[in-house]
Amino acid sequence: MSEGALPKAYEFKEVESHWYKYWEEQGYFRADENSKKPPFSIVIPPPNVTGQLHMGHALNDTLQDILCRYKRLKGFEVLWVPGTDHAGIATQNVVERELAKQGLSRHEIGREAFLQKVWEWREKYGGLIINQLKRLGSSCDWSRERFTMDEGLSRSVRQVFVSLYNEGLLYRGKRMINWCPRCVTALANIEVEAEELDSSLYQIRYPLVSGKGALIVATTRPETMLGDTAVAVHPDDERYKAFVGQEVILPILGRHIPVIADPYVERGFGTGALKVTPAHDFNDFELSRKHNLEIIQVIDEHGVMTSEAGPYAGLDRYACRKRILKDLEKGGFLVKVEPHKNRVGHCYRCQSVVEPMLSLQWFVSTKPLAQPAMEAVRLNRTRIIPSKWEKDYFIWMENVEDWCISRQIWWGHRIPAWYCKNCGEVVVATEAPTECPKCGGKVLEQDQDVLDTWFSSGLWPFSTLGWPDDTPELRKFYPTSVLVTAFDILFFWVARMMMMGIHFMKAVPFRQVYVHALVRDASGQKMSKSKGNVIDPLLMMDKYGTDALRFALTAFAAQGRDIKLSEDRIEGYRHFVNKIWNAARLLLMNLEGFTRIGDIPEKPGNLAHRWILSRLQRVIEQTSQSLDEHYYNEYAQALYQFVWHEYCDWYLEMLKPDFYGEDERAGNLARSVAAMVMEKILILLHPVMPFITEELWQKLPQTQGSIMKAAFPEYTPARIDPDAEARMEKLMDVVNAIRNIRGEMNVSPAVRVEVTCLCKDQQDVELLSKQSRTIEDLGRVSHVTAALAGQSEKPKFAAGAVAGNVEVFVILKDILDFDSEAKRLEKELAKLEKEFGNTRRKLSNYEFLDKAPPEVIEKEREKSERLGEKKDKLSRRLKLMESLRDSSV
RNA sequence: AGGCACGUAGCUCAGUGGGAGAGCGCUACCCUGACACGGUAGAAGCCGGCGGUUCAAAACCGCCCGUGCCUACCA
Repeated sequence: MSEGALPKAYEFKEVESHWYKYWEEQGYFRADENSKKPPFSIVIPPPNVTGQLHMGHALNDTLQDILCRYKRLKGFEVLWVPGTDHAGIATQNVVERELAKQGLSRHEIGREAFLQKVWEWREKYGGLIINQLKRLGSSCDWSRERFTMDEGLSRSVRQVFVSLYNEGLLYRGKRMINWCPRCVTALANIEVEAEELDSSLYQIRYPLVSGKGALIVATTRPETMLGDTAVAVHPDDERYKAFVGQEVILPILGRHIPVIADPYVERGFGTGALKVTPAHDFNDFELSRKHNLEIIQVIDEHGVMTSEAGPYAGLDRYACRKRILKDLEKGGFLVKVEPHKNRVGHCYRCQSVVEPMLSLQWFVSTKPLAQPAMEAVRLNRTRIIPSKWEKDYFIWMENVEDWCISRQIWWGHRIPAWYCKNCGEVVVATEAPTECPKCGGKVLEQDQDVLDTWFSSGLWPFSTLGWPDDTPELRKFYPTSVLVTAFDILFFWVARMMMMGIHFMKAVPFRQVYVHALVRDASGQKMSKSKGNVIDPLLMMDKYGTDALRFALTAFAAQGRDIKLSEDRIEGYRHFVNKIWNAARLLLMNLEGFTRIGDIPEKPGNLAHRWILSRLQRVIEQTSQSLDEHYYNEYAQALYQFVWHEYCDWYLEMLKPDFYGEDERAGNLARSVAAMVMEKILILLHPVMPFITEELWQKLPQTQGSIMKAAFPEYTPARIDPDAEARMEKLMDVVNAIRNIRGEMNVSPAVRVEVTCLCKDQQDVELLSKQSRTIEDLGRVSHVTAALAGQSEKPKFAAGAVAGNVEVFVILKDILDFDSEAKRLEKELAKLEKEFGNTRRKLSNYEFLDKAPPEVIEKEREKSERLGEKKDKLSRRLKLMESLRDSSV
């Protein structure tokens, strides 16, 4: 191998870190807010600071990076804002676990010291995921990295809170909310995950006070009976009409509670009698308001029974359930137990069973904010892609309930509300008040709670750009161009950003929302650590290279479908990366000593060049179109096909004689065109494979600077060359026919064969004569003869095939076995007969001729004719072979 | 229960009214001066089932079966 040539295989390790560092140092990721170029902006869905890069991130950030790099090449001023989310509950949990290892709790060390610990923790590990994003090649503007807890964003949060409060869109109230007894905090409804469980339905007897009989209620949560304050039946239920207005005795506790009638009760379920526990069930709470029932809380914020639970006080809710069941049974109150499936709410952070609880919390009135957010999508100010998600968006927005935003944890934005110790006045302000505006009292205490993390991430598209200040960044880059996200946070996050963005900026936060798939494992399961089915993107990058991983994810990112990823496929695309590397290697071996290559004529005389230039135009069109419309898989596939099966398999193979031959002019032209096409390929591939494309770009003699500064090729329809494409197709057909025969007849690749091509017209004779070298090289042919069909005899000792209207004969003088050739022809004919029959049937169908569009009929006619000719030729051939076989026996 | 997807080659998936496709895997032959992470050829599919619309259906409509997801106040 000559000096300076590339190694045989692509070694990605050093290449990746080297170029990433270079790009960063050169400031290529930095956006200029004063640029005159058209803006293109994306805010990253901020990963949790506690997080590790998983495949979901890898896909999400690859797609964003593709768009950013593509738009930069297209001449846009691109801003990709990166950052992380403080993930209140999740992060607090992590740090609490750390403390627990030292036998400490956050309450023992106190709020301030605990927050100190969290910041220390974030200092230590918060950069982890950022570095992993860099590893992936993400071209974020790191100079603008933000964190939801940093000062600027905290200021936005306070500003929004105060504004919404003053507008009456934010309030404090005592409501039923979802409560996680493990995290010891309120949750928003959306943060509760319903999960189907195999439970039991218990029937319990509640005797009438009158002593005349009893009501039997059905419940899945017997422990809540301690807080029952009524039994409800349907008003029209004949079975129970007489009971309404009477009282029953609550077993164990002996409390007397009324029997009420309400149409909410489902007569067909259980016994048709419903125990009512207003303090621990959403619907029971509603009933209690309607019927003025007492509310008795029997479970506390830790999931432990309160003193109201009498003998069960202090027991955990599940321990209590067991004890109560035992006691009920002992007392003869337990009538029946049957298995029952029900859906139970779990905390999305810790998976504990959530407890409905009456509690004083802060809420956002979402409905008034949801209206404009729906309107914006309806008017296409924001386009959701694929559009099927719009429906879900509307349904969610229409049914949105007030959003509980206060959390009883420490890590997060402290609620900017103060309570006057003197008069109880509530003061909501961006800065701590020094005195009570009502009574002048000097002692004010800030609310202990913090805000839901999604409250701050809901401001992300404008808080990161400097809001509430009027910054050049906001003016240049808001609204952002597109938000790329998975559907699982469509409501958590996207919906909130829409509401907040429109309300505070008077403009949508993004013009497009591209909703991509979830990455699942090869069997379609959601990847999760507990299932142990995660494919670690970092491991994949180590093993196969970042470009291969990115390409695999992109190739599988078909709209509207989840991605089932397996390692095989990542490995497969590493082979593609290697293929590109070797194509460049071939080129560079031939470009040695060249610092400049020649100019390229608009239409070079050589067919191979004309063809590849035409094909290049098509792939340029295809890639830009696919990227513009978010068809990432098509983008990847188009390039894969073009690079491997057109550029490498045919074009480069056809150029080899020029590269190695004596003809200097042909050699130079080949070098020029091949290198130019390679440059374009690298640019087209750069968005998805940033590393290898930069590495090769730097090695090509004619390129300057970084590929990041190159221009994306412009699609020029005038450069499409249908004539060259048609000729090339014919040539490929002929070569394929030869290869097919060789393969079928088991002719060793080492044996060169002679070929005769009989053509219908002079043009084809010329084409094939001119391209004889290609036919000889690619078909492993010693000599090819092309002639007009009538003027030359059909060789007898040859295997025949038909390529278009060219009859191809592979001369196999001594080795042709007439019998096996006859068999091969029979097989081929059988296929043809079937296809030909189909076309004939269509063409003899009167209705088809009558009703189908003329161009379809014409196409069918042509096809039929072509197949018919081919069939005739082959069957004549078959007859000849048969007669030769029979006479030679 | 309702809603939404999906069911195409052994596997993973494109295709969406007019000739069944790709990648991986498999079989055979080949280290042919970029690449064995390679080359060439090949085998392989009643496009889930049944009806309907149409000259024409893998694609459109209906029903059924199977799978997945989301939503809901039958406790």
